[in-house]
Amino acid sequence: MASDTKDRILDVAEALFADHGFAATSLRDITHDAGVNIAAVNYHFGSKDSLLAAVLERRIGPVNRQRLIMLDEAEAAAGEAGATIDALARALLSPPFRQCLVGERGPVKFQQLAGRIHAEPHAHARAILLAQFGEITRRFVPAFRKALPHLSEDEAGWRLLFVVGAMAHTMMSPHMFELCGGRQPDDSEELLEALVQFVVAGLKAPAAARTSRTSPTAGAVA
Amino acid sequence: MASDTKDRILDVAEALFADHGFAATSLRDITHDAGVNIAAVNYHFGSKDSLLAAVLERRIGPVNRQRLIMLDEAEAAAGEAGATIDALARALLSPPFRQCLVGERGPVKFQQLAGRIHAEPHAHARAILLAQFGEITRRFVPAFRKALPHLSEDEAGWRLLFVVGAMAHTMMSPHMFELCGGRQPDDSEELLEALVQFVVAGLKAPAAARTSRTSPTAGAVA
DNA sequence: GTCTATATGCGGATAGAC
DNA sequence: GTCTATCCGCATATAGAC
Repeated sequence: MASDTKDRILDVAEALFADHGFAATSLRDITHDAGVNIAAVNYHFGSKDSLLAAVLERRIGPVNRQRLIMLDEAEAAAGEAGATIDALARALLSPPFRQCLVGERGPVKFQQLAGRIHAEPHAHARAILLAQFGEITRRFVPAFRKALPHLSEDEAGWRLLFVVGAMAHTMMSPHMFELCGGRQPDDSEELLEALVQFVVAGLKAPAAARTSRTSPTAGAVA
Repeated sequence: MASDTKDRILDVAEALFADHGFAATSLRDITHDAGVNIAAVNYHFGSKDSLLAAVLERRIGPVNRQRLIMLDEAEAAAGEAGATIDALARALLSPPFRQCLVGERGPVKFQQLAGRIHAEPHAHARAILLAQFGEITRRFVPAFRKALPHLSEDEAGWRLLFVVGAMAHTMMSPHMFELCGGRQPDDSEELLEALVQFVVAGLKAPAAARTSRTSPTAGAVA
């Protein structure tokens, strides 16, 4: 069956891109693991680049739709006051974490891939991300700014960057847990709670004082 | 001169690995940009893998030494009480940011590379990181735990992961700034202050309540 | 839709002259 | 130490039979 082949390729590609990165994964690796012929990739997707696009789009779309649904709910519930930081953080972070509970084969690997792709230099990948995240940025940045009126525009943007960084890195487990000496959580939900707790507090922090006093030890290293 | 060739290769490799990733950068690209012969890489470094190791080690060593110096200072200044979160965060984050001010050609690119390499799946790269960060983890984790006694061992480890994620992502600018709609800072110091402010507040957050109530909209997406 | 066979180019690494 | 020339394997992509 055609769709079976196509889905098997997508699933295996997702897993291998997540494990080894895009450039280091060959179509031969993918088709071998999927048990399909090498020519099938080109028949169904046209090229390796297009395959990556298909892998990404299959998952990012639903996650981002869910984010916007939760954002709408949070804003509706809060009325004039605007959504709380906690609600905004959950709207942004919980959909990608939750998705790993949906299926059996793919989504858990996509969590890793999503984390990795944020750092991937591949032009196609970044273009896809940019396109898919356009609306997310457009909706979330003003919502965060409304909830964080004490921050300058720049600092609000940077804090969002910190949040995304913490999220992306966390989603790249297990590569990351060994670095920090932490235990891998049995429960994705537990890790999500810890992350939300962290970023909410970080977002609520007072604006940074512009003290650029240099540390006494700066430059003391060879 | 021999050392000139070697350094030029290191500088160019650092820049290209940072821009395109390890797997996507060929030795031909590197030697072309450096204006040296293709065979020079193998003569001076032995292999592409060893070149990567050399690129990483040249920068990580000094940064991590500086981190340990600042950690020692912070602990000495605080005495029995243990270092403050603020001092620990600065000891961890400021050396890699500061290094971008040291030279002209290389270090600014290394900031990007360091961010990227955290996400790179390449086995050699991760082994090098693990080796170089062994002592950092060994010293910083207990210090953070002492300063954060209200957290479980797991949660303290995870928060460190969040901190490293926010740092790594931030250091990968400019790739990242376009995603979040933020302005690129003119001053690295300004961005560092914002990051410290954010992570200190996040680290100090109360322990996460174990409420795993599922959101009403979970699973509502196609 | 699926396969085999193959075109074509780029990759890392090396041999050996200078 | 630096160069040219080359080995050899793997990469993506395609042509064309079934």
